[in-house]
Amino acid sequence: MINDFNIDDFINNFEKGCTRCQRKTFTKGEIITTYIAKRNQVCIILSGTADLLRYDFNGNKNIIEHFTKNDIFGELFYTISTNNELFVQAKTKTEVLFFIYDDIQKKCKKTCKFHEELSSNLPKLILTKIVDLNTRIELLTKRTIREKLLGYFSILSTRSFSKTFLLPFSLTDLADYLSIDRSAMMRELSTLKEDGIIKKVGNKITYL
Amino acid sequence: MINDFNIDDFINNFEKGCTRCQRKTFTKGEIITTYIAKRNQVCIILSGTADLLRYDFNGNKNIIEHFTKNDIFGELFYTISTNNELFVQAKTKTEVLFFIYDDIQKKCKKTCKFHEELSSNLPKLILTKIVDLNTRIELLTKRTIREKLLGYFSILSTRSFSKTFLLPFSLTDLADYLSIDRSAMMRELSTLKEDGIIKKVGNKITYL
DNA sequence: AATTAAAAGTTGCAATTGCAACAGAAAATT
DNA sequence: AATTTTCTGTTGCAATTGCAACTTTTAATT
Repeated sequence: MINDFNIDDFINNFEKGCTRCQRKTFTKGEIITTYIAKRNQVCIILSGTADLLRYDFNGNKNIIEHFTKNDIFGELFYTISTNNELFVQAKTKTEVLFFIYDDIQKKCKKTCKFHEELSSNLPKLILTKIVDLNTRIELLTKRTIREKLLGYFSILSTRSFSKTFLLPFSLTDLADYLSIDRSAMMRELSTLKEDGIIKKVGNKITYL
Repeated sequence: MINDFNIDDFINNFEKGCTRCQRKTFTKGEIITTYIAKRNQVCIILSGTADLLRYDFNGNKNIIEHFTKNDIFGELFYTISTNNELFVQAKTKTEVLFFIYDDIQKKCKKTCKFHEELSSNLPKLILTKIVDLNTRIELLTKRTIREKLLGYFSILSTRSFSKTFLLPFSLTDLADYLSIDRSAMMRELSTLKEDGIIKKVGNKITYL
């Protein structure tokens, strides 16, 4: 339904040039953008992975969001008025599309197919983002680690139409995504295995 | 910035009629909509308050979201594939605007001003929703009750340009919004008062 | 290929948090 | 105005969870 457009076509069409968008490639560790200035910049990941990070007043690193292909982000989605400096950092080699939110409704000087597609698909990307955010809230509001894990496994299981599925990121990142202590999560995973509720081989889970 | 349009004008203009939208009034306790069927229905609260609710397998009532004036909701934002039945219930007398997401980009037969305004302001409403969801995630990811409370107070304080502000909902609802036990939250509020970090008179908080 | 860094896995212990079960205050309903 | 319901506030206790501090395994880098 919502994800019925192919971002790879985007990339190919972009080669024809668009006067409203930019495309950049980042290597691991590079800063893609910051959320400090208000400039209504929108970013879409074309390939690779990136994290939205913050260093809190204790100097601890917090991973606020993980971004992968098709994910959309930018400071206009995140105007929580805090004095924390947020920034997005490439986790791997990452290609990103940049544009200014208000610009995209305007016509592109070259009236390229790419620009039209982006303009028409932007609402879908944004809806997908909302669904993702609601999914995360759904999991975060669960009261116990067990419920969070099983809730997440249930979603992955449904999405893959199978009781067996791969975790899309590392266990360390999973703990961060669910906002729980990693060691406590490992402990609960062990209990779930003991109780025969899940099977786990590497990052392959079977939810029985 | 984002909230620079007046929804009250919406309501007035609606009187002229729009062939794409419906407006309904609900009394306390009435079901506004359900998230069971996939129909791309969008709802906007014109006045009043409502909650997105679910009864879990134990029969416990969960308040997933609180909606107030200007809030936008609908099952298209919430396609988490679970077998739980979600529904929105009016908490007070509530006026709601209904339309089908895809319809709103089409022209209205009466080409009313209302329809145009809604169409042009929909992206802003949606951006505001994303900001709200990110705000909630920001708070939910905090590890302790104290951090959650102070994070929330900090946001309210910044929004009201004052160290003193009113809680927008009851303490019972606040505990639910932050997904913490109410009694544990009350305990932490007492500690915050003892430590001289906040002052509290009724639902008026001063964050020192 | 060797070294370094990151991730996975474990465990003891302390502390926070949730739960249950109250009483009193406030609000809503009849 | 009286009654019912909801909300606020408090406390003991048990259980979950976070923290610290490791080792082992896997992945990445030089």
